[in-house]
Amino acid sequence: MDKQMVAVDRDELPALLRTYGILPTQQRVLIARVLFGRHQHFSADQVMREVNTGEEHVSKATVYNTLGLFARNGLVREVIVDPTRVFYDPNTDHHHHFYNVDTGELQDIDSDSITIVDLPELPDGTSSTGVDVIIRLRNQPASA
Amino acid sequence: MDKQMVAVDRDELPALLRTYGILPTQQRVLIARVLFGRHQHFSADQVMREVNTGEEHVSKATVYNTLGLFARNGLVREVIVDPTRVFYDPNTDHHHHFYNVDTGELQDIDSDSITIVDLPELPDGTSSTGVDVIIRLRNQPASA
DNA sequence: GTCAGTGCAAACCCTTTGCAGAAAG
DNA sequence: CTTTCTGCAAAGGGTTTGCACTGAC
Repeated sequence: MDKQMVAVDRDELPALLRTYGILPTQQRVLIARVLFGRHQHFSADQVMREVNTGEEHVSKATVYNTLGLFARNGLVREVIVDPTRVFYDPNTDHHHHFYNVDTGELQDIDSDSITIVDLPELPDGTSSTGVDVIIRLRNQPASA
Repeated sequence: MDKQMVAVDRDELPALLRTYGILPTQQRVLIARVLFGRHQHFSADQVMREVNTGEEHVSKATVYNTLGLFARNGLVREVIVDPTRVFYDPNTDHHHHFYNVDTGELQDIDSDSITIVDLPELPDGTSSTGVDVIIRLRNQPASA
């Protein structure tokens, strides 16, 4: 199932959650709606505010627990670029990130735009769970 | 000045700090001695324990403030791989990291071991402050 | 002597947890 | 009816801060 298609049809969110082994409760569907409603990266706090904009309400504990659950089950991806908060990325395809340290903005880089060659040998007894490339940006021009 | 050479000669640490615009106080030299005494990555907490092993003592606040100062002045590099703590890397040369999520171990990857081609265009009005590549590892073998 | 640095404890902020009530199947 | 989830508030853990004391020059 393609998460991008689901995003436009809210009725399919419960089915999407089930696909990832997640029981689709009211709150979880609301949170999924935020995440897949637009292609964006969200901190827990942003999800919190977004989901509580309308009539519905979800508590802080549930937002955090749900985002953790989504990440553990592979529905979303955690992005670690800032020591003060975790970002959640609804796009779980291989891709990388620009991170603007001035604005806190996080932006996808398509996987095809970066090619890594000569990946080094992994330490013995380990396997890779992923390769993250983060290009950190500042708001000043390079030739300042 | 080469930081690696300095590491073996403790008397040169004050000069190294001055090079980076840092007034070499007792505590700062002690902390620098930990960082440059061995080639390792340290969390603030590890530096704290290490520096307070001997006779000398440095307070928690000073450890945190000093690590932040070192990082701001380019003496060490912050490595953001774990939402629960920041690592400090005495090696500021271009290089990348293995991060073992099971053990919390952080290991350098020489810059030459990884080649990135086709770097994408940066967003307008921004300049890059660095490219981080993090290869996340687990302790299980790939063919389990 | 002056200005910067240090230390302690308290404050902060994001995140997690304990537990009683509510909802899902 | 049983199990899982939710919500609140309190606890947790890394990091920062306020302010008086100490040290650098």
